[in-house]
Amino acid sequence: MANILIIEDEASIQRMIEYDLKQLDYTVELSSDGKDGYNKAKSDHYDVILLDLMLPSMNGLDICKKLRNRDVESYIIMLTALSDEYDIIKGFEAGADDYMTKPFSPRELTARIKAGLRRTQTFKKEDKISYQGLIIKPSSYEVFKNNEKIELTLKEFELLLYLVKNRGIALSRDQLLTNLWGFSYDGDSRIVDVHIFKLREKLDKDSTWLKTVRGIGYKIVKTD
Amino acid sequence: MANILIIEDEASIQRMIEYDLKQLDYTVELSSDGKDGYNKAKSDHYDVILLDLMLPSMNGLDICKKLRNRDVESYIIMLTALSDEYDIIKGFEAGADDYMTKPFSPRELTARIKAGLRRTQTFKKEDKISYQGLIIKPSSYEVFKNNEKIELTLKEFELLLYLVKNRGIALSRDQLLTNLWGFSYDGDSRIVDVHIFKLREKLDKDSTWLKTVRGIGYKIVKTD
DNA sequence: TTGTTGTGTTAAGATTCTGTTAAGAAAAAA
DNA sequence: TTTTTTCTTAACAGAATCTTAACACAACAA
Repeated sequence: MANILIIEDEASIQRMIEYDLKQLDYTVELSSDGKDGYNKAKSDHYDVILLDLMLPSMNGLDICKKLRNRDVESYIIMLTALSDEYDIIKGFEAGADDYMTKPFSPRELTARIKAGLRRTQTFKKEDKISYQGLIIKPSSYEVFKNNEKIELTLKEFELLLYLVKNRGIALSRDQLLTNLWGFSYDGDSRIVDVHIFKLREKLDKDSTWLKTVRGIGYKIVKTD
Repeated sequence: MANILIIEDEASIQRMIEYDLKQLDYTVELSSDGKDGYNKAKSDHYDVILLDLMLPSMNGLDICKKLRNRDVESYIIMLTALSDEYDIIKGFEAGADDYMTKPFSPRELTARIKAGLRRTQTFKKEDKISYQGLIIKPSSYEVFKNNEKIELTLKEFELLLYLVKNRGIALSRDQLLTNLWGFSYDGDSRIVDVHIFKLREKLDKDSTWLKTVRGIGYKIVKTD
């Protein structure tokens, strides 16, 4: 689901956070030491990093700065007893996304973690994509419209998925062909129109959201 | 630089924040009313929204939820006197990115705003060009005038986009033709006039910003 | 002022683009 | 293999858009 790294030397706090997060099905890793934590973090495969400021061997601010210098984009939440305005600002200047002072509410922490994940998780692989009344399941190649299963052929499915993933963007026939049929496809680009027609027939008879962009191609409107 | 919307009904706080942010060269807009604030915010052209929770006409939590449902991706910081764990969690569940309780340190607020901008600006790349009350979205081929969608044909859209991108510069018909119709176009150059006329009809009836440069061609006046 | 040139505006005709259908080709299943 | 399903092509009609041509008016120069 999501990977979280906790760099914190107080064992009691470590355990408390770890427990809460595991309850929520996150994958949690621990580090009690600054250097060790930094080495783990720089791999950039954590979605969220909880970072204490006062640590053995390397302090939290430096860790944060160095990570940002390496383009690590994990969502970093600083956790510290330092509640001075000055310290807080230093924390943000070092590149933190959020800052919590101890003692803190565990629930608030998890709420802040979730908020951070919401922001970073754009490239998270979805198992289910919702759009209007539709549910698309890429792994099983199924589509439901108002909870009723709709049978689509493979090309129809791929086309729908691609359009929904790129909702709000007008996609040219050529773009669709190279992305869905492969760059070497050299047939008639109007094959796209035929599939669009089929999709509309099955899912959007009135073209309320699967729109034609005349002269360009097609797009799915962003919901409001 | 960055656009910030403040939805807050306490004038004193409004002014304080506004002052600080303007010092930092941010573009600031204010709203003291829930519905009004919501209407402004849903245009999604603010990078950060500071949102009070207790507001006239529509409460902050609902505003936040509705904005997220509309895919508004602004970085939302809730500002409120409610410091209860329960309220904070409600705030995050509604889709907030951050939550500050009053009274707060102005410096901390700006630090948090900067942190939010750092994040949104790296990820957000939905292209959008604003001019006067217009919003032009090249990726979806859409144009909005005061948040109302205006239907343009492809040529009209391309012409508008080109003019706006080159605002302040008088463009000859030949320039427009070679750039928008292609260098091999050999029709009547007055085709441009017809499209300009259509654009004015739809967007600028009084020619307040889409000007004729007699003997040359057309230009859009520069306002910033 | 008058003539000349350039632009605004309109409408009709030409052209391009898309929706739709059906039939043959290709691929998958039986 | 045969049967079934899916994909692709081709064609046509209708719609949307673009272009031309014409006229009236405005701006400018002499």
